[in-house]
Amino acid sequence: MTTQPLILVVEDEPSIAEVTRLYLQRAGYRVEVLGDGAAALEYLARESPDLVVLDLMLPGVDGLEITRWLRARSETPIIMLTARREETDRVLGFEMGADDYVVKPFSPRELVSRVRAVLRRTQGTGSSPVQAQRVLEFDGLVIDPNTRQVQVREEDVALTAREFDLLYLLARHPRQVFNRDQLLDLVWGVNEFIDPSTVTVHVRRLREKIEPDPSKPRYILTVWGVGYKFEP
Amino acid sequence: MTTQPLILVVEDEPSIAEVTRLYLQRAGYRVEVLGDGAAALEYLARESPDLVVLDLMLPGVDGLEITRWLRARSETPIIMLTARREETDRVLGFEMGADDYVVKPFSPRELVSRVRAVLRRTQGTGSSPVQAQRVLEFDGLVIDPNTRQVQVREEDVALTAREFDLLYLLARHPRQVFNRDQLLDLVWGVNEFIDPSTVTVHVRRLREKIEPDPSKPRYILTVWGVGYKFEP
DNA sequence: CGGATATCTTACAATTCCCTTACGCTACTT
DNA sequence: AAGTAGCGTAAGGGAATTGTAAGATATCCG
Repeated sequence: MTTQPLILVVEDEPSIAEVTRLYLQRAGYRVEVLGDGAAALEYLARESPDLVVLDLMLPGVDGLEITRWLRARSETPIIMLTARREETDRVLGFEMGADDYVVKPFSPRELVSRVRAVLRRTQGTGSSPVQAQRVLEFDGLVIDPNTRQVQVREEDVALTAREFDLLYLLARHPRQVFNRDQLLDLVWGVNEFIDPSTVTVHVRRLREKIEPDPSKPRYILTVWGVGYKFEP
Repeated sequence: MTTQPLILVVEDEPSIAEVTRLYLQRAGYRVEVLGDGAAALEYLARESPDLVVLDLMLPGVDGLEITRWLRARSETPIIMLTARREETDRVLGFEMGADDYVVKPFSPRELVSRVRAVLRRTQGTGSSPVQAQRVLEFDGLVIDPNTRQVQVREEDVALTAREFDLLYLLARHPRQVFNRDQLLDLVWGVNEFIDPSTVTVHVRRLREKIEPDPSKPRYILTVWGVGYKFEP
């Protein structure tokens, strides 16, 4: 909900890759796009995305090989893309351990919803569709991500969506310093086209609501020349 | 743990049956696969598997019939497979006593995780899968999932199927915030091809029926920028 | 102390999101 | 076969939120 899942897209056709990236980013995910299988393997050796969208037909190392490689060392969910609509492929894909299967040409909207579905299945606990997240409690501050409610000294305060996400991110990493660009990336899900000073304003509004004395913050502290951190 | 749970798979399509067997075995279960309903009934007459994975569309004896037969004499959990995502099937299936429901085409990994979930639920407590569900009571609101009736301050109100499902889901998780996509998934059972704003309209209709003042909701609250939650 | 840089604060405009209503479409009823 | 209830889509209006701009204030460093 706050730290965006990272999705690796392995697709050699530039136009499809671009559209896919666009839609996934718009849906709030972090996206890495790679054009060939060798690069994908290299990437996977050092990073662990939350999900892989994989074209079966690739130059060089082929999709099934990547699937085998991945399955051999992790549970990372895989959604396969393919131009062929033969049942044999589908079965083969599933058999190799794909979590879902999309046939080209596909609508980017559909892909996004499948990504969501697979992530929901794999991220949460399999049995209950509603996963409970941990409630954070500090000195006089309670943050409940399930209900998105915040209490300051027994008192409910109403935060907007952005304010809550911002506070929740900071509070989950006490004393960790984030600069404005990182916050834009992690809370807003973007790192371009938005003025970093926006973060400043949101911090201000947040302080107004949760700090006993907004001019002398107790929870959200300014780290001069760098950014902000949460003090528990 | 003494012996591995035994799972009966009733599925007439050979490729699907094979993949399913493969995955379940790899997950550590004993598996019996049968291709038609008559054979399944015969098998069930002399064996008692721990769980049955059942295709609804079968040649000969049909899936619902097997369900009825099973429910009449045991508590064996059932996971249904179906090619259709029709509302009637879904409702009928659950009504007959299925424990879970998987829509084809499905990923075998997903099926395995659902099998695990159902077994965890049923083996742990030995509770009956078709037992009466709990009636929910709030301030002036009574929700009876068994009769699917709802009362607002002693007064019966007639809800449509969707409205009831929506209300019941929200009310079972008080204060938990759901976004529109989650609701589509959990209430509609679909996560693609349906406009999320549909949820908005249904919430509106629901409020019209159960809220004293629909413009100032008391039970179903909007969480701006996120979704909705139930306030008990 | 004083300039430079970074942050704070406020007000305003743009945007996003939600509410509401109306309209076909489908499935079921009579 | 016509009528009806339920459902999903579309569109306009309005409200809450959010990003931006701009002046004020604080901090750093020479």
